[in-house]
Amino acid sequence: MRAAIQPLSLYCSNSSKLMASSSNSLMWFRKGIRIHDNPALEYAAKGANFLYPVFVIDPHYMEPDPSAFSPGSSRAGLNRIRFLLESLVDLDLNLKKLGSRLLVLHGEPGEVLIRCLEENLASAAGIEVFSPVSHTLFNPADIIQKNGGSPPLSYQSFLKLAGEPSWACAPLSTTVSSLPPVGDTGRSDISDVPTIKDLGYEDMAKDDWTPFRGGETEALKRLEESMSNKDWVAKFEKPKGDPSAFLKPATTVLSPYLKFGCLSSRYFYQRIQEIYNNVEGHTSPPVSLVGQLLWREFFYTAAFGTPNFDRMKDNKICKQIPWNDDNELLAAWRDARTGFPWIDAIMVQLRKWGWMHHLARHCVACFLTRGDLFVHWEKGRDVFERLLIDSDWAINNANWLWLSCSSFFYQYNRVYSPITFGKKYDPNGDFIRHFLPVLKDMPKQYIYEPWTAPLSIQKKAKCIIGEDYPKPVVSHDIAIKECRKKMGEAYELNKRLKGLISEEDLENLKKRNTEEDQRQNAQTKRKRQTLNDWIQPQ
DNA sequence: CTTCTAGTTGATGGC
DNA sequence: GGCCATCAACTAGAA
Repeated sequence: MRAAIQPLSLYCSNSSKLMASSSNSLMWFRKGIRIHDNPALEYAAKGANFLYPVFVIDPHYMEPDPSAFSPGSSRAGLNRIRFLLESLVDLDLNLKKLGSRLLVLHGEPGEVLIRCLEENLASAAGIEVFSPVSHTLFNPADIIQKNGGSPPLSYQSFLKLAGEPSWACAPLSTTVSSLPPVGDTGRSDISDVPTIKDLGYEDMAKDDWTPFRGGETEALKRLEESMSNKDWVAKFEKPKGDPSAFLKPATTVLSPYLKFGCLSSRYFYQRIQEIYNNVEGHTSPPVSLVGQLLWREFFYTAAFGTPNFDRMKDNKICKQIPWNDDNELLAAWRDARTGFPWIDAIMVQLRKWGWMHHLARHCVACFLTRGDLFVHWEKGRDVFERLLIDSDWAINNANWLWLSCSSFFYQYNRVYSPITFGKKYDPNGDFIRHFLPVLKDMPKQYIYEPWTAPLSIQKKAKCIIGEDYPKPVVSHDIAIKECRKKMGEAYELNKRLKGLISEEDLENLKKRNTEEDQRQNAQTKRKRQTLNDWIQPQ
């Protein structure tokens, strides 16, 4: 028997219990909700008489949580849960076309899988586990090793270390043409893919659904649409994109499909390379389309190699900054009532679409943290993590570290203006009018600063500031000065602290760290030793 | 060890 | 509208 667990495993992948004459395979889908370029699926199907394709729904992540600030579970907003279910329905359909189907199990994955193995495949004496790296282009552990044990902290040094992926010119796993049948499913509590209602949710009004549908089929369709415009692909420059474009977004919007693995990042990479090879010239990392995939790799590597990556405390690449704990300001930001239409419109787009342009994310993240409100980046991270349909633990945390000038990026004087930044792209304020209809009749000269409109204009636009739409929670001019001052002081303190440590306590600290490391090694390092064990679930 | 360079994506004002 | 210097000044990594 074989259990090809893709792309994540509870077990180590270097199993010695290989059974050459195996005939039953269990394919555990976690990420990688796709058929194409799926080495684990291909491996599981090869030579198997029966194949059990399984997805486990963990109630811990999927149960409705009424206490959360938006509909959804404790971990994910309803838009992302729906996106996942759509992806599973599509996977089931695609499996059926190949003579198989998806078996959905419910419960804590470890327990459920062991029960499933016992009930259905118990006759086998040994289990071979195969859990290949296929969610990312590189294995972060390799990059870290090349760099002497620590992850590179700049994109350029990452590029140098990474080089070309080993499979760049080789054919990827081909799409399988047929799959072994599903065997006897015994007495397991196997179900079809549940609906939102099956999971206990009252679904949102369809107007509030994200416009992006989940699934591999949709992912490949979207990829083809982007790739069909070769000129656009070749000339792609991320920073030149328009964050206010919403009828036709300025990027591919393939991130949610990469997040769930509905689209293979390697297949995406090869498709872009193919175009590069057939055009005159093309852009390069960091701004190019391939450069975007490499950002993902860079952040996965940093996250994989940095203990406590998702917090300020005990995170050695994170600046220690005395962020405030103002729940009022946080709630105003989260609920799109800061009084800055550009910021609030983006936050509405986040809630409704689960997706915003990269630069739009920059604007609201900067505003919440070092730019205006000085609220802790972890709080903003939590809101993004819940609401984004593409939220990815490594990438989300990395970008919050970046935008708050806590790591990777340190030029805290460069602050996005919540008033003028959006205006450059969208002087008429169409983006604001769309996501904040209360402001749809505000004249364009006031749309980014409606509090400056004379009362007569506000009345005419049927939008009284302070009643129909909030007054700004802070004065940007004052807030930016205070924030810069606090950032300067915090940086100064971090520097002094570093100096102090190196003079007096370095030896003690080193000793303590070594001891701690050894303790941690014994306890947790075994669990984290493969990338697959580390990637966070849905 | 110190010094130097370059860094995905700021805002402003002058030309 | 695009380009440039200026603002004040950061860090990682290379030299």
